Order: sequence, then C-alpha cells, then structure tokens
Amino acid sequence: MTHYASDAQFDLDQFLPYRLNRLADQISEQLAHLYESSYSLTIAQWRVLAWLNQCEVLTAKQIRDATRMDKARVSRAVQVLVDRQLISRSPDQQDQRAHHLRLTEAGCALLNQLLPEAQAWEASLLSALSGAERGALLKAMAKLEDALGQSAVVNPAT
Amino acid sequence: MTHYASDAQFDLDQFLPYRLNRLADQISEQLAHLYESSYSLTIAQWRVLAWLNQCEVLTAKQIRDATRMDKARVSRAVQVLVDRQLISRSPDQQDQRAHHLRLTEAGCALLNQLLPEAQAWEASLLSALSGAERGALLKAMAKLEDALGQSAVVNPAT
DNA sequence: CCTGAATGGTTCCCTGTGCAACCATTCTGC
DNA sequence: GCAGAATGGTTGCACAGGGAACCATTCAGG
Repeated sequence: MTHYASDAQFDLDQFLPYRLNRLADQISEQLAHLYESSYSLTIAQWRVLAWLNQCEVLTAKQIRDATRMDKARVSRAVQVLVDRQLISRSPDQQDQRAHHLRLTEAGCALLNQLLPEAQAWEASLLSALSGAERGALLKAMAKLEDALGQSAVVNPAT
Repeated sequence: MTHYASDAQFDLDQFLPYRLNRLADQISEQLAHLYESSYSLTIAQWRVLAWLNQCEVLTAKQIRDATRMDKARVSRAVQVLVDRQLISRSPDQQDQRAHHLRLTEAGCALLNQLLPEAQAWEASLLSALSGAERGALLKAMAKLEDALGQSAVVNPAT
C-alpha cells in the first residue's frame, strides 16, 4: 500500500493552463447552452455570425484567421448557416476559389435577438470584477496570446 | 447588395467568453500536443494523473468534482490509465460502488518525466507576464469561477 | 425490514471537430 | 506560357466528449 508521488511538488490547481481551461470550459458550456437551446447554433456558427455582423463581408479564410478555428470547422459552420439562409455565399470575382460571405436579413434578425442576450450574460459575469480587474484580466490575456502567437512558447526543451 | 447589421454594436474580439476560449484553446492545443505526442495521454487522462499525484488516493467522484469533468469522461480516462497500468483501482470497503484510485510506480515514473516538461512550458508562457500581472490574472480568474459557481450568472433574463 | 429515492460508475448513441487527403484555382520561376 | 508550388475550400475518417439510459449499491422513511 505504498504511495508513489513524483519528486516535483506540483499543484494542478495552480497550473495556469488547467485553470484557464476549466474556467473557459465552464463559461463556454453555459453560453453554448444559450446558443443551442434557443437558436440551435454551435459555438462555431455563432462566431461566424458575430464576425459577419462586424465586418459585413468576409471570406472563410478571413474568418479562419480571426477565430483561429480549423478550416474544416469553418467550412462546416458556413455550410449550415447557408442552408439555414442566415448567411449568403457569393463567388469572389477576383479569386474563383473564394466566396464572399454576408449576413442575410434573417441572419441579422437572429443576431438582433441573440446579441443582447449574450451581452447581458457577459455583463452579469463581469459584474464580479471591478473595472480595474477587468482591464488587468484583458491585458494579461492579450499578452499571453501575443506570446503564443510569436511562438515564444514552443518546445522549451530545445 | 444591402448590408444587414444588428442594431447593437458588438465587437466579438472584446467579448470575454470568446477571448477566454480562444486563449484557452490555443494553450490547451499546444499542451495537448506535448502530452499526446510524447506520452499518448489525453488531457483528461493527464488531469487524473496530476490529481492523483497530489492526493495519493481518490475516487472517480472526487476527481469529477475537482476537475468539473463529465462523469463519463472521467470513467473513460480512468479505464485507459488502468489498462496501461499507470494507476490502480481497488474496491472501497465502505462503499462497494466506489473504487480507490492510486498512482502505480509506473504512473509515478511517467509523471516524473512529464511534470518538469509541463512546468517548463508553463514557466515559458508565464514569462510574458510580470509577477503583478500574474497575480491579477489568477485573482480575476478565481473571482469569475467563484461567480459561476455561485450560479450568480444564470439566465440573466429571469 | 422493505420499498423507493439517491448515488457511484459504465455504456450507448450521436454530434462536433481535428487531421489528412483531395480538388480547383491562382501564383511563381524559368 | 508552362510546370510545379501554394492557397481557398470541401470531404472522409477516426475519435473525444456530452447526455441519457442503465446497473449495482447504499441510504431514507415508514
């Protein structure tokens, strides 16, 4: 009945990747429930809609870059949204491979309902933090994303 | 060629759930690559190991509570780890439904290799932040998790 | 005790997604 | 111009994970 333990003292609960993931999962899960139950939207689909709401017209590649989602994931999300006539897809004249994506009126109407709900949810969540804390949180997150983007964190062994 | 846009001005890039998820996904993806490529471990499996390293003996339920993972997910992770003889499962005498889970010597050996790598990776990531920033980040995350736990954020409409 | 509710775990089914292979188009170098 | 690389996008395959149904055991109430 020996107890084996690694040499390194290690507290998973203090491990940033784990904590971040647990938090993000929790938030994501609740929000996903909102999207799914009321609007039958996937997170991926919601992201596509939200970006299109901002940018008017985008190609799948641009969405892929903005969201860092897999190309297949974007492709499938777009397909569903087109089928549901929430967005339209028209060929790009300059590049026959690409397509312009835009919100349809229906898509826009859906967002007009969904956006306020999402914002209210976020506000309620953020009410747990002071303004300064919010700022610090976002700043730290931005720095981390930056560091990851620069590939500053890659294979620390080499 | 009209452009439909929702009334609400909304910047997905400033939307905390989205940002948090994007960041967590990115981190998770890179770490998962480490676990998977070198040790054939799932994130779920890694979490089980890490908690067992800390607590010596746990039941699946306790792991479920600690990690907030689905019970099925825990069950499957445990199964694989038992098959690989990285952990052992022995019946709980008090409660015949539950099982005690512990690290085996092999499991501990694996962690002795993996933990330093994980910690080095984390350190490299965290080097993008000052000490104060780290503190602020962790504090904000804790508050958010707290808020979610208290169900403070549920169905803002009601 | 004995019945019904609750609990720890496992399994089934289904969906979303990552990866790799692929197609079509566009770009590059010669 | 033309061959080969690169790029935008789609599809097939395999798999992890959520939800619900399920089994066995334990607990609560009469």
